[in-house]
Amino acid sequence: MSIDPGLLDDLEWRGLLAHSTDPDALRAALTEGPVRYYVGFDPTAPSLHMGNLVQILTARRLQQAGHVPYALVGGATGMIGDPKESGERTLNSLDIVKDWVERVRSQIEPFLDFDGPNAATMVNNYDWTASLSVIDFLRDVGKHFPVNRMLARDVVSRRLDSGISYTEFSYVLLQSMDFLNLYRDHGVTLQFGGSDQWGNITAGVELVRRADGGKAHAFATPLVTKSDGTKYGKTEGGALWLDPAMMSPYAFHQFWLNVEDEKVGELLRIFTFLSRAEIEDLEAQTAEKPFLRAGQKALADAVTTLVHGEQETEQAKAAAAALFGGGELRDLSPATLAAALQEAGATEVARGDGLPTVVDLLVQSGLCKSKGEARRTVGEGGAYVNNARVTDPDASPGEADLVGDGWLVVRRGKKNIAGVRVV
RNA sequence: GGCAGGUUGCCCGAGCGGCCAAUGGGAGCGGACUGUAAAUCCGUCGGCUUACGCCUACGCAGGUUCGAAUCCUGCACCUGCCA
Repeated sequence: MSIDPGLLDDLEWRGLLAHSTDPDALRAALTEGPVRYYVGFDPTAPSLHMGNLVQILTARRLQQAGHVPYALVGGATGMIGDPKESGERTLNSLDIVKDWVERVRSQIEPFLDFDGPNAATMVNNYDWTASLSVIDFLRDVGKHFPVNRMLARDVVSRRLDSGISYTEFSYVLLQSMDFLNLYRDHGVTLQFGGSDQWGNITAGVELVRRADGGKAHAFATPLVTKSDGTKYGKTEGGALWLDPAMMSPYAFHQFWLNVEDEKVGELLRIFTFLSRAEIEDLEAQTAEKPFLRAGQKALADAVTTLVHGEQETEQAKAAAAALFGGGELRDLSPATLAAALQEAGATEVARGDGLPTVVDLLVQSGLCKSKGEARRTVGEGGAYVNNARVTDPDASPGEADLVGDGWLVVRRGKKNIAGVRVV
Protein backbone atom coordinates (compact mmCIF):
# COMPACT_ATOMS: atom_id res chain seq x y z
CA MET A 1 0.00 0.00 0.00
CA SER A 2 1.28 3.42 -0.88
CA ILE A 3 1.75 6.15 1.66
CA ASP A 4 -0.40 9.26 1.59
CA PRO A 5 2.07 12.14 1.83
CA GLY A 6 -0.67 14.58 2.74
CA LEU A 7 -1.43 12.87 6.05
CA LEU A 8 0.34 15.27 8.35
CA ASP A 9 -1.08 18.32 6.62
CA ASP A 10 -4.54 16.85 6.94
CA LEU A 11 -4.06 16.13 10.64
CA GLU A 12 -2.82 19.63 11.13
CA TRP A 13 -5.73 21.13 9.25
CA ARG A 14 -8.13 19.10 11.34
CA GLY A 15 -6.53 20.50 14.47
CA LEU A 16 -5.44 17.08 15.65
CA LEU A 17 -1.86 18.02 16.44
CA ALA A 18 -1.75 19.64 19.85
CA HIS A 19 1.82 18.61 20.59
CA SER A 20 4.45 16.77 18.67
CA THR A 21 8.03 15.67 18.95
CA ASP A 22 10.39 17.10 16.31
CA PRO A 23 7.91 17.93 13.51
CA ASP A 24 10.44 17.65 10.71
CA ALA A 25 11.61 14.25 11.83
CA LEU A 26 8.02 13.10 12.23
CA ARG A 27 7.16 14.32 8.75
CA ALA A 28 10.21 12.64 7.28
CA ALA A 29 9.36 9.35 8.96
CA LEU A 30 5.75 9.43 7.81
CA THR A 31 6.67 10.08 4.19
CA GLU A 32 9.54 7.58 3.94
CA GLY A 33 7.42 4.52 4.34
CA PRO A 34 4.81 2.78 6.44
CA VAL A 35 5.25 3.63 10.11
CA ARG A 36 4.18 1.27 12.84
CA TYR A 37 2.33 3.32 15.42
CA TYR A 38 0.39 2.67 18.57
CA VAL A 39 -2.25 4.24 20.71
CA GLY A 40 -3.34 2.93 24.08
CA PHE A 41 -6.69 2.68 25.82
CA ASP A 42 -6.97 2.01 29.52
CA PRO A 43 -10.04 0.17 30.72
CA THR A 44 -11.24 2.76 33.22
CA ALA A 45 -14.92 2.16 32.49
CA PRO A 46 -17.08 -0.48 30.82
CA SER A 47 -17.18 1.64 27.69
CA LEU A 48 -15.05 4.07 25.76
CA HIS A 49 -16.34 7.59 25.31
CA MET A 50 -16.11 10.63 23.12
CA GLY A 51 -12.57 11.46 24.20
CA ASN A 52 -11.34 8.03 23.18
CA LEU A 53 -13.14 8.35 19.89
CA VAL A 54 -10.70 11.08 18.89
CA GLN A 55 -7.87 8.57 19.25
CA ILE A 56 -9.73 5.77 17.52
CA LEU A 57 -10.54 7.92 14.52
CA THR A 58 -7.03 9.31 14.39
CA ALA A 59 -5.69 5.77 14.40
CA ARG A 60 -7.97 5.04 11.48
CA ARG A 61 -6.78 8.12 9.61
CA LEU A 62 -3.19 6.93 9.94
CA GLN A 63 -4.10 3.47 8.76
CA GLN A 64 -5.94 4.84 5.77
CA ALA A 65 -2.82 6.79 4.94
CA GLY A 66 -0.91 3.54 4.74
CA HIS A 67 0.61 3.17 8.19
CA VAL A 68 0.39 0.16 10.46
CA PRO A 69 -1.71 0.41 13.64
CA TYR A 70 -1.16 -1.29 16.96
CA ALA A 71 -4.10 -0.75 19.22
CA LEU A 72 -3.19 -1.35 22.82
CA VAL A 73 -5.60 -2.13 25.60
CA GLY A 74 -4.28 -1.49 29.07
CA GLY A 75 -4.89 -4.70 30.94
CA ALA A 76 -1.86 -3.85 33.09
CA THR A 77 -2.01 -0.07 33.21
CA GLY A 78 -5.73 -0.34 33.95
CA MET A 79 -4.80 -2.21 37.13
CA ILE A 80 -2.71 0.75 38.28
CA GLY A 81 -4.43 3.90 37.06
CA ASP A 82 -2.71 7.03 35.86
CA PRO A 83 -2.59 9.97 38.25
CA LYS A 84 -5.38 12.44 37.77
CA GLU A 85 -5.62 15.85 39.29
CA SER A 86 -8.60 15.28 41.53
CA GLY A 87 -7.03 12.58 43.63
CA GLU A 88 -6.24 8.94 44.04
CA ARG A 89 -8.14 6.46 41.92
CA THR A 90 -9.98 3.48 43.31
CA LEU A 91 -8.34 0.26 42.24
CA ASN A 92 -10.51 -2.14 40.29
CA SER A 93 -10.38 -5.88 40.70
CA LEU A 94 -8.66 -8.06 38.12
CA ASP A 95 -12.04 -9.48 37.07
CA ILE A 96 -13.47 -6.07 36.38
CA VAL A 97 -10.41 -4.93 34.49
CA LYS A 98 -10.43 -8.08 32.38
CA ASP A 99 -14.09 -7.60 31.57
CA TRP A 100 -13.57 -3.97 30.64
CA VAL A 101 -10.53 -4.84 28.53
CA GLU A 102 -12.70 -7.11 26.42
CA ARG A 103 -15.39 -4.49 26.05
CA VAL A 104 -12.89 -1.83 25.09
CA ARG A 105 -11.21 -4.16 22.64
CA SER A 106 -14.47 -4.91 20.88
CA GLN A 107 -15.27 -1.22 20.65
CA ILE A 108 -11.99 -0.44 18.93
CA GLU A 109 -11.94 -3.31 16.46
CA PRO A 110 -14.66 -2.10 14.07
CA PHE A 111 -12.70 1.05 13.34
CA LEU A 112 -9.54 -0.62 12.13
CA ASP A 113 -8.75 -2.94 9.26
CA PHE A 114 -7.24 -6.23 10.41
CA ASP A 115 -6.55 -7.50 6.90
CA GLY A 116 -4.37 -6.38 4.07
CA PRO A 117 -0.81 -5.16 3.79
CA ASN A 118 -1.02 -2.76 6.71
CA ALA A 119 -3.30 -4.80 8.91
CA ALA A 120 -3.89 -3.65 12.46
CA THR A 121 -2.74 -5.61 15.49
CA MET A 122 -4.40 -5.65 18.87
CA VAL A 123 -2.12 -5.92 21.89
CA ASN A 124 -2.61 -6.00 25.65
CA ASN A 125 0.12 -4.71 27.92
CA TYR A 126 -0.89 -7.25 30.54
CA ASP A 127 0.84 -9.83 28.35
CA TRP A 128 4.33 -8.45 28.90
CA THR A 129 3.81 -6.91 32.28
CA ALA A 130 2.09 -9.51 34.41
CA SER A 131 5.02 -11.91 34.54
CA LEU A 132 7.70 -9.25 34.90
CA SER A 133 9.65 -9.57 38.12
CA VAL A 134 10.07 -6.60 40.38
CA ILE A 135 13.85 -6.95 40.24
CA ASP A 136 13.88 -6.84 36.43
CA PHE A 137 11.46 -3.96 36.42
CA LEU A 138 13.52 -1.87 38.80
CA ARG A 139 16.82 -2.67 37.10
CA ASP A 140 15.80 -2.46 33.46
CA VAL A 141 13.10 0.17 33.50
CA GLY A 142 13.36 2.07 36.76
CA LYS A 143 17.01 2.88 36.23
CA HIS A 144 16.05 5.14 33.32
CA PHE A 145 13.69 7.30 35.35
CA PRO A 146 15.20 10.07 37.44
CA VAL A 147 12.84 10.68 40.33
CA ASN A 148 13.59 14.40 40.39
CA ARG A 149 12.17 14.68 36.89
CA MET A 150 9.20 12.48 37.65
CA LEU A 151 8.39 14.79 40.56
CA ALA A 152 8.57 17.81 38.32
CA ARG A 153 5.83 16.54 36.00
CA ASP A 154 2.68 18.65 36.29
CA VAL A 155 0.29 15.88 37.24
CA VAL A 156 2.61 14.68 39.96
CA SER A 157 3.64 18.05 41.39
CA ARG A 158 0.02 19.09 41.67
CA ARG A 159 -0.61 15.99 43.71
CA LEU A 160 2.31 16.37 46.08
CA ASP A 161 0.26 18.38 48.56
CA SER A 162 -2.89 16.33 48.47
CA GLY A 163 -0.94 13.10 48.27
CA ILE A 164 -0.16 10.49 45.66
CA SER A 165 0.48 6.81 46.12
CA TYR A 166 3.60 5.07 44.89
CA THR A 167 1.28 3.06 42.66
CA GLU A 168 0.08 6.01 40.63
CA PHE A 169 3.47 7.64 40.78
CA SER A 170 4.84 4.60 38.98
CA TYR A 171 2.23 4.59 36.24
CA VAL A 172 4.43 6.44 33.77
CA LEU A 173 6.98 3.64 33.93
CA LEU A 174 4.44 1.08 32.81
CA GLN A 175 3.23 3.14 29.90
CA SER A 176 6.78 3.93 28.84
CA MET A 177 7.58 0.27 29.01
CA ASP A 178 4.76 -0.38 26.56
CA PHE A 179 6.42 1.79 23.99
CA LEU A 180 9.78 0.14 24.56
CA ASN A 181 8.27 -3.33 24.20
CA LEU A 182 6.38 -2.48 21.04
CA TYR A 183 9.51 -0.83 19.68
CA ARG A 184 11.61 -3.89 20.36
CA ASP A 185 9.16 -6.61 19.37
CA HIS A 186 7.19 -4.93 16.60
CA GLY A 187 9.29 -2.04 15.39
CA VAL A 188 6.74 0.51 16.53
CA THR A 189 8.23 4.01 16.34
CA LEU A 190 5.27 6.31 16.82
CA GLN A 191 2.86 6.82 19.67
CA PHE A 192 0.03 9.26 19.89
CA GLY A 193 -2.67 9.95 22.45
CA GLY A 194 -4.69 12.67 24.10
CA SER A 195 -2.84 15.75 25.22
CA ASP A 196 -3.51 14.82 28.83
CA GLN A 197 -1.28 11.82 28.16
CA TRP A 198 1.53 13.87 26.66
CA GLY A 199 3.76 13.46 29.70
CA ASN A 200 3.43 9.69 29.61
CA ILE A 201 3.92 9.62 25.88
CA THR A 202 7.13 11.61 25.84
CA ALA A 203 8.41 9.52 28.73
CA GLY A 204 8.03 6.52 26.44
CA VAL A 205 9.90 8.21 23.63
CA GLU A 206 12.68 8.95 26.03
CA LEU A 207 12.81 5.44 27.38
CA VAL A 208 13.22 4.07 23.86
CA ARG A 209 16.11 6.43 23.40
CA ARG A 210 17.77 5.80 26.75
CA ALA A 211 17.35 2.07 26.80
CA ASP A 212 17.97 1.20 23.15
CA GLY A 213 19.23 4.40 21.59
CA GLY A 214 16.13 4.22 19.40
CA LYS A 215 14.53 7.09 17.54
CA ALA A 216 10.81 7.27 18.29
CA HIS A 217 8.19 9.88 17.50
CA ALA A 218 5.01 11.05 19.15
CA PHE A 219 2.18 13.50 18.92
CA ALA A 220 -0.85 14.38 20.98
CA THR A 221 -4.38 15.27 19.99
CA PRO A 222 -6.07 18.19 21.70
CA LEU A 223 -8.62 17.95 24.45
CA VAL A 224 -12.02 18.69 22.99
CA THR A 225 -13.74 21.37 25.03
CA LYS A 226 -16.83 23.51 24.78
CA SER A 227 -16.43 27.10 23.74
CA ASP A 228 -16.41 28.14 27.38
CA GLY A 229 -13.46 25.86 27.99
CA THR A 230 -15.24 23.24 30.04
CA LYS A 231 -15.02 19.58 29.25
CA TYR A 232 -17.24 18.13 26.62
CA GLY A 233 -19.24 15.00 26.63
CA LYS A 234 -21.08 15.59 29.81
CA THR A 235 -24.76 15.26 29.33
CA GLU A 236 -27.16 14.33 32.09
CA GLY A 237 -25.87 10.79 32.28
CA GLY A 238 -22.25 11.86 32.46
CA ALA A 239 -19.87 10.91 29.69
CA LEU A 240 -20.75 10.47 26.07
CA TRP A 241 -20.46 6.69 25.91
CA LEU A 242 -19.95 4.70 22.77
CA ASP A 243 -21.72 1.63 24.16
CA PRO A 244 -25.34 1.72 22.95
CA ALA A 245 -26.41 0.06 26.18
CA MET A 246 -25.00 2.99 28.15
CA MET A 247 -26.10 5.71 25.79
CA SER A 248 -28.72 5.07 23.17
CA PRO A 249 -27.87 5.88 19.56
CA TYR A 250 -30.75 8.32 19.71
CA ALA A 251 -29.26 10.22 22.65
CA PHE A 252 -25.85 10.04 21.01
CA HIS A 253 -27.23 11.50 17.80
CA GLN A 254 -29.07 14.19 19.73
CA PHE A 255 -25.88 15.25 21.46
CA TRP A 256 -24.14 16.04 18.20
CA LEU A 257 -27.23 17.65 16.77
CA ASN A 258 -27.27 20.13 19.64
CA VAL A 259 -23.68 21.24 19.37
CA GLU A 260 -23.07 25.01 19.48
CA ASP A 261 -22.59 26.77 16.18
CA GLU A 262 -19.06 27.87 17.01
CA LYS A 263 -17.93 24.30 17.54
CA VAL A 264 -19.46 22.63 14.51
CA GLY A 265 -16.49 23.16 12.22
CA GLU A 266 -13.98 21.99 14.78
CA LEU A 267 -15.98 18.88 15.58
CA LEU A 268 -16.59 18.05 11.93
CA ARG A 269 -12.86 18.11 11.36
CA ILE A 270 -12.01 15.96 14.34
CA PHE A 271 -14.85 13.47 14.31
CA THR A 272 -15.74 12.92 10.66
CA PHE A 273 -14.03 11.70 7.54
CA LEU A 274 -15.69 14.33 5.40
CA SER A 275 -13.30 16.01 3.01
CA ARG A 276 -11.86 19.44 3.55
CA ALA A 277 -14.08 20.85 0.79
CA GLU A 278 -17.21 19.31 2.30
CA ILE A 279 -16.42 20.60 5.75
CA GLU A 280 -15.61 24.09 4.55
CA ASP A 281 -18.87 24.14 2.66
CA LEU A 282 -20.78 23.11 5.79
CA GLU A 283 -19.00 25.75 7.82
CA ALA A 284 -20.01 28.37 5.28
CA GLN A 285 -23.61 27.20 5.44
CA THR A 286 -23.56 27.34 9.22
CA ALA A 287 -22.23 30.87 9.11
CA GLU A 288 -24.77 32.06 6.56
CA LYS A 289 -27.88 30.22 7.60
CA PRO A 290 -27.27 28.98 11.13
CA PHE A 291 -30.94 28.21 11.66
CA LEU A 292 -30.77 25.42 9.10
CA ARG A 293 -28.09 23.73 11.23
CA ALA A 294 -26.66 21.95 8.23
CA GLY A 295 -23.36 21.47 10.05
CA GLN A 296 -24.95 19.92 13.12
CA LYS A 297 -27.04 17.56 11.03
CA ALA A 298 -24.10 16.40 8.96
CA LEU A 299 -22.02 16.00 12.11
CA ALA A 300 -24.66 14.02 13.97
CA ASP A 301 -25.30 11.74 11.01
CA ALA A 302 -21.65 11.14 10.28
CA VAL A 303 -20.51 10.40 13.82
CA THR A 304 -23.51 8.29 14.71
CA THR A 305 -23.00 6.28 11.55
CA LEU A 306 -19.34 5.74 12.39
CA VAL A 307 -20.12 4.52 15.89
CA HIS A 308 -23.50 2.83 15.58
CA GLY A 309 -23.95 2.20 11.88
CA GLU A 310 -26.30 3.49 9.26
CA GLN A 311 -29.37 1.67 10.42
CA GLU A 312 -29.22 3.03 13.97
CA THR A 313 -28.61 6.49 12.61
CA GLU A 314 -31.69 6.32 10.43
CA GLN A 315 -33.74 5.17 13.38
CA ALA A 316 -32.43 7.98 15.56
CA LYS A 317 -33.27 10.50 12.87
CA ALA A 318 -36.71 9.06 12.32
CA ALA A 319 -37.37 9.14 16.04
CA ALA A 320 -36.29 12.75 16.27
CA ALA A 321 -38.38 13.69 13.28
CA ALA A 322 -41.41 12.04 14.83
CA LEU A 323 -40.95 13.56 18.27
CA PHE A 324 -39.66 17.00 17.29
CA GLY A 325 -41.48 17.27 14.02
CA GLY A 326 -44.16 19.40 15.53
CA GLY A 327 -46.84 17.29 13.95
CA GLU A 328 -49.71 15.68 15.79
CA LEU A 329 -48.66 12.58 17.64
CA ARG A 330 -51.95 10.99 16.61
CA ASP A 331 -51.00 11.38 12.98
CA LEU A 332 -48.02 9.07 13.42
CA SER A 333 -48.50 5.43 12.74
CA PRO A 334 -48.46 3.32 15.89
CA ALA A 335 -45.33 1.56 14.62
CA THR A 336 -43.45 4.81 13.99
CA LEU A 337 -44.44 6.20 17.34
CA ALA A 338 -43.47 3.04 19.18
CA ALA A 339 -40.11 2.92 17.42
CA ALA A 340 -39.42 6.57 18.15
CA LEU A 341 -40.26 6.17 21.82
CA GLN A 342 -38.15 3.05 22.09
CA GLU A 343 -35.26 5.13 20.81
CA ALA A 344 -35.92 8.00 23.16
CA GLY A 345 -36.41 5.78 26.15
CA ALA A 346 -39.47 3.82 27.07
CA THR A 347 -40.88 2.24 30.17
CA GLU A 348 -43.95 0.19 30.89
CA VAL A 349 -46.30 0.97 33.68
CA ALA A 350 -48.98 -1.29 34.99
CA ARG A 351 -52.42 0.16 35.06
CA GLY A 352 -53.56 0.65 38.63
CA ASP A 353 -56.72 2.49 39.52
CA GLY A 354 -56.78 4.43 36.32
CA LEU A 355 -53.67 5.95 34.80
CA PRO A 356 -50.71 7.26 36.81
CA THR A 357 -50.55 10.89 37.84
CA VAL A 358 -48.30 13.34 36.06
CA VAL A 359 -45.80 13.21 38.93
CA ASP A 360 -45.65 9.44 38.77
CA LEU A 361 -45.25 9.53 35.03
CA LEU A 362 -42.27 11.86 35.30
CA VAL A 363 -40.60 9.73 37.93
CA GLN A 364 -41.30 6.36 36.39
CA SER A 365 -40.18 7.46 32.96
CA GLY A 366 -36.87 8.43 34.53
CA LEU A 367 -37.20 12.06 33.55
CA CYS A 368 -37.20 13.14 37.18
CA LYS A 369 -35.20 11.64 40.02
CA SER A 370 -37.73 12.18 42.78
CA LYS A 371 -41.31 13.12 43.27
CA GLY A 372 -40.18 16.43 44.67
CA GLU A 373 -38.27 17.12 41.49
CA ALA A 374 -41.25 16.08 39.41
CA ARG A 375 -43.52 18.39 41.36
CA ARG A 376 -41.03 21.21 40.89
CA THR A 377 -40.84 20.53 37.18
CA VAL A 378 -44.58 20.83 36.86
CA GLY A 379 -44.47 24.03 38.87
CA GLU A 380 -41.82 25.38 36.53
CA GLY A 381 -44.05 24.72 33.59
CA GLY A 382 -41.67 22.17 32.18
CA ALA A 383 -43.83 19.08 32.16
CA TYR A 384 -45.70 17.92 29.10
CA VAL A 385 -47.86 14.95 28.28
CA ASN A 386 -48.45 14.37 24.61
CA ASN A 387 -46.88 17.74 23.83
CA ALA A 388 -49.38 19.60 25.99
CA ARG A 389 -48.12 21.37 29.08
CA VAL A 390 -49.63 20.11 32.29
CA THR A 391 -50.09 22.33 35.31
CA ASP A 392 -51.63 20.02 37.88
CA PRO A 393 -49.07 17.56 39.23
CA ASP A 394 -51.74 15.28 40.59
CA ALA A 395 -53.88 15.05 37.50
CA SER A 396 -54.02 11.77 35.65
CA PRO A 397 -54.41 11.45 31.91
CA GLY A 398 -57.54 9.72 30.74
CA GLU A 399 -57.89 6.66 28.55
CA ALA A 400 -58.64 8.96 25.65
CA ASP A 401 -55.14 10.44 25.97
CA LEU A 402 -53.39 7.22 25.07
CA VAL A 403 -51.83 7.47 21.65
CA GLY A 404 -50.65 4.80 19.29
CA ASP A 405 -50.48 1.44 20.93
CA GLY A 406 -51.28 2.60 24.47
CA TRP A 407 -48.54 5.23 24.85
CA LEU A 408 -48.20 8.47 26.72
CA VAL A 409 -45.49 10.77 25.48
CA VAL A 410 -43.96 12.38 28.55
CA ARG A 411 -41.62 15.29 28.15
CA ARG A 412 -39.52 17.36 30.52
CA GLY A 413 -38.35 20.65 29.15
CA LYS A 414 -37.72 20.95 25.49
CA LYS A 415 -35.59 17.95 24.74
CA ASN A 416 -36.13 15.22 27.29
CA ILE A 417 -38.69 12.83 25.98
CA ALA A 418 -39.74 9.44 27.19
CA GLY A 419 -42.50 7.05 26.34
CA VAL A 420 -44.63 5.40 28.96
CA ARG A 421 -46.67 2.47 27.85
CA VAL A 422 -49.64 1.65 29.98
CA VAL A 423 -50.33 -2.05 30.07
C1' G B 1 8.02 22.62 67.99
C1' G B 2 5.19 27.59 69.42
C1' C B 3 1.17 31.00 68.10
C1' A B 4 -3.21 32.14 65.18
C1' G B 5 -7.09 30.83 61.85
C1' G B 6 -10.07 27.46 59.10
C1' U B 7 -13.31 22.71 58.00
C1' U B 8 -20.99 24.73 55.75
C1' G B 9 -25.31 22.02 50.63
C1' C B 10 -22.61 19.58 43.49
C1' C B 11 -18.45 23.78 43.76
C1' C B 12 -17.10 28.64 45.85
C1' G B 13 -18.68 31.21 49.94
C1' A B 14 -21.88 33.96 54.06
C1' G B 15 -24.07 32.82 58.75
C1' C B 16 -21.75 32.89 64.76
C1' G B 17 -27.77 30.26 70.39
C1' G B 18 -34.15 30.28 68.41
C1' C B 19 -36.97 34.06 62.57
C1' C B 20 -31.70 28.22 59.26
C1' A B 21 -32.97 23.33 54.75
C1' A B 22 -29.32 27.76 55.97
C1' U B 23 -27.84 34.99 52.33
C1' G B 24 -24.94 35.41 47.71
C1' G B 25 -22.29 33.57 43.23
C1' G B 26 -21.30 29.41 39.85
C1' A B 27 -22.93 24.68 37.94
C1' G B 28 -27.58 21.98 37.22
C1' C B 29 -32.88 22.08 36.02
C1' G B 30 -37.25 24.76 33.89
C1' G B 31 -39.51 29.10 31.29
C1' A B 32 -39.21 33.33 27.67
C1' C B 33 -36.49 34.54 23.03
C1' U B 34 -34.61 31.49 18.88
C1' G B 35 -32.91 27.38 15.17
C1' U B 36 -33.91 20.88 19.59
C1' A B 37 -27.65 26.66 19.07
C1' A B 38 -24.89 30.62 21.85
C1' A B 39 -25.72 35.01 24.67
C1' U B 40 -29.48 37.40 27.67
C1' C B 41 -33.60 37.82 31.07
C1' C B 42 -36.88 35.28 34.64
C1' G B 43 -37.90 31.23 37.83
C1' U B 44 -36.15 26.91 40.44
C1' C B 45 -32.54 24.30 43.06
C1' G B 46 -31.88 18.01 50.15
C1' G B 47 -35.52 13.76 50.63
C1' C B 48 -40.56 11.94 51.83
C1' U B 49 -45.59 13.64 51.99
C1' U B 50 -52.32 15.61 49.10
C1' A B 51 -51.26 18.72 53.21
C1' C B 52 -50.44 20.31 58.74
C1' G B 53 -45.85 18.04 58.82
C1' C B 54 -41.81 14.52 59.11
C1' C B 55 -36.71 12.85 58.11
C1' U B 56 -31.60 13.82 56.86
C1' A B 57 -27.78 17.82 56.70
C1' C B 58 -23.37 22.65 58.47
C1' G B 59 -15.33 17.89 59.46
C1' C B 60 -15.84 13.49 63.48
C1' A B 61 -17.29 12.13 68.64
C1' G B 62 -19.26 13.77 73.02
C1' G B 63 -21.32 17.84 76.25
C1' U B 64 -24.07 22.54 77.88
C1' U B 65 -29.19 24.34 76.81
C1' C B 66 -36.29 24.17 76.61
C1' G B 67 -33.54 24.89 71.89
C1' A B 68 -26.91 24.63 68.55
C1' A B 69 -24.32 25.31 61.88
C1' U B 70 -23.75 28.88 65.84
C1' C B 71 -21.26 27.84 72.96
C1' C B 72 -17.78 23.98 75.55
C1' U B 73 -14.38 19.44 75.41
C1' G B 74 -11.66 15.85 72.69
C1' C B 75 -10.13 13.94 67.79
C1' A B 76 -8.86 14.35 62.47
C1' C B 77 -7.45 17.27 58.44
C1' C B 78 -6.10 22.08 56.16
C1' U B 79 -3.99 27.23 56.12
C1' G B 80 -1.01 31.49 57.76
C1' C B 81 2.85 33.62 61.11
C1' C B 82 7.14 32.56 64.29
C1' A B 83 11.23 28.93 65.18
